[in-house]
Amino acid sequence: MSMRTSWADSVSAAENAAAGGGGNRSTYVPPHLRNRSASSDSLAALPQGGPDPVNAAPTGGNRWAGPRNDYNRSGYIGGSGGRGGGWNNRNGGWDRGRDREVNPFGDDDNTEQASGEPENTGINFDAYEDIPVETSGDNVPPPVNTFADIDLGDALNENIRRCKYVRPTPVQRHTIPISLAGRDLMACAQTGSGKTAAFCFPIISGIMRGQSAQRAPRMPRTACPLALILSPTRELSSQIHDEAKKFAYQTGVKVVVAYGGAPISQQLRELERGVDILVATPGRLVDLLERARVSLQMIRYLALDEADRMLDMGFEPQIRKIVQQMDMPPPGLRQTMLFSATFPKEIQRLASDFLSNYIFLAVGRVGSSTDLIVQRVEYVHETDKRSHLMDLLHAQKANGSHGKVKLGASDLCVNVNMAFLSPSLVVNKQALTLVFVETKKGADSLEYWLCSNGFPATTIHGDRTQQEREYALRSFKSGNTPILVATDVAARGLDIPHVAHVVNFDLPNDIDDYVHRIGRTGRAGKSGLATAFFNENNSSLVRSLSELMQEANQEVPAWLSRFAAKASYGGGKNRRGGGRFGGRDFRRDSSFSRGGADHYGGGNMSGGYGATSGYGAGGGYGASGYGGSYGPGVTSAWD
DNA sequence: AAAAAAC
Repeated sequence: MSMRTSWADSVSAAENAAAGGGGNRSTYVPPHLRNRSASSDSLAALPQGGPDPVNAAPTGGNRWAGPRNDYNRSGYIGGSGGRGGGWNNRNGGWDRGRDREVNPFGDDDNTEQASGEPENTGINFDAYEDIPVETSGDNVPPPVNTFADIDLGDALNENIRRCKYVRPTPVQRHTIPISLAGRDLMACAQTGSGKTAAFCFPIISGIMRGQSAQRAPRMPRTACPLALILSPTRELSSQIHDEAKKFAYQTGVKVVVAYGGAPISQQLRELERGVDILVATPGRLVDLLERARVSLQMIRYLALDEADRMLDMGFEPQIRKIVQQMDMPPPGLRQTMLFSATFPKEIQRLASDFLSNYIFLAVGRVGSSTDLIVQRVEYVHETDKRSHLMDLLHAQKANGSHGKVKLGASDLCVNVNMAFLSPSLVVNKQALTLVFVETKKGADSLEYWLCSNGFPATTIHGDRTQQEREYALRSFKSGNTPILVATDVAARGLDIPHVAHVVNFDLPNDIDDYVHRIGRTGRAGKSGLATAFFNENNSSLVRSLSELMQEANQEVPAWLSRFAAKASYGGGKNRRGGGRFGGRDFRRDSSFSRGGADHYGGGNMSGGYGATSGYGAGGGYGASGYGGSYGPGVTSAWD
């Protein structure tokens, strides 16, 4: 209840800080040196960790400054171990920190954006009020309210400001202090709520202030990153890399990405030039490990994005190999953070192998599907799907291509920021429609059919070349091709602004996949629409779907409820654990607790949820009196 | 049964 006040305070505090530091234009001060006051800068006091304020910009004019002076500590290990002694001596080795670092913000002239400029990357924070939060584990560090409450370091703070992140999102408020405290973490937070930054900030900050003294063994041509971030698709790794580069700009922390389908030579070159944070997909990383071009022995941070996917049947062996069978330090000697919007209990149990005395955190409602997404289910026979899709697209077009989707009586304006965009931008930022299908062949044929019928569509799936995939995504994002037909390759993590409508042309078999798919819209507090085509082929999903919709306060069609009621298989693997949260710590479930191996220090919940709804036969959760009980030493952010 | 992920 005091949240609004404290957030408002923090906003003005952040704005003052930003204005105070960047105000003087007469003398150029590199961004990473602004806001630096000798007394308050703990990073400057560290011996060798972060950028060196003295050497970084002796003339005050070198914007490529900000090198690390501990080049030998991490990343590429030069053959001779001496100054400039790397085999890759093109740049003299010693000055790799001075390599040209492309400005990811594109504001090289360092002028502030014109006032009145839209904040189209901003998060709609009002949408995140009353979000329930659950934590469990030993000694959970309390959440912070502002970025200023956390000492992330000046360079990182400057990048946060340039990203226009004024306030931390709920998952960031909870995650960052946990992570800075060095704790392992399993975090479950709704789609589009800022998870990437939540694990990137502490990693970058931790590397900046890390001790430099660690001696790395001699391993020519072997890169030794300090942090590893794994994700299940190439595009997602690429996206995380782009984000991380922004956050790490001029911090001296080097971020490199490696994934398949792209020439390995360039990735090798990047690795040779030094890497602190490696973002990768599993296959290419295993390749690099087997070639001994990467060693994991220096890993201090391991983050798995979409962690439940990374640990499901298809990926688990590769992940085990990377995490357990190569040279990565074991749990306890590294910090491990797992993130996803969904976390089935079976996967949680698998995941606990990788964790040490971890904290479980759940932020958000119902498997992370937010009520910002309007979910519709329509009964459509298999043979009618194409014409039905056509009807939807025509209706959308007729309603104005700029993001208004007719929703019965009320119009849902799906392009929230449109009013603030300059006219020239509005033209290009039309509402985008993402259509999910089951198979790669199905994607190709639907794309062809749409194009033949005058709808500009493209497609992304695993049978296309990486070039084609990336081109399709770009073309979709730009609005050039406002319809994208996709397989599950695009279901998770991709942050595509202006996706107004997600169509589940073919529903997935797993409710968690549905949650991730519809999460491509309604991001960053904006609203969105998700339409599903349902028929008898989807009966395995009907129960969990109707339950999910009820919990997200969605209108469940009567026919769907009837269908769900008569569906004979009551439980099945699609049943959720019976909680109203997307995640619940499996350690709190008695059927999972065996022996004393797990550390579990109690649980805490808070948030505005009412009477149990929809989970009549659920997991015996509502009755057990968790709500409102607070464990020792932990306070909720929402009370 | 499908999708993803290395060459």
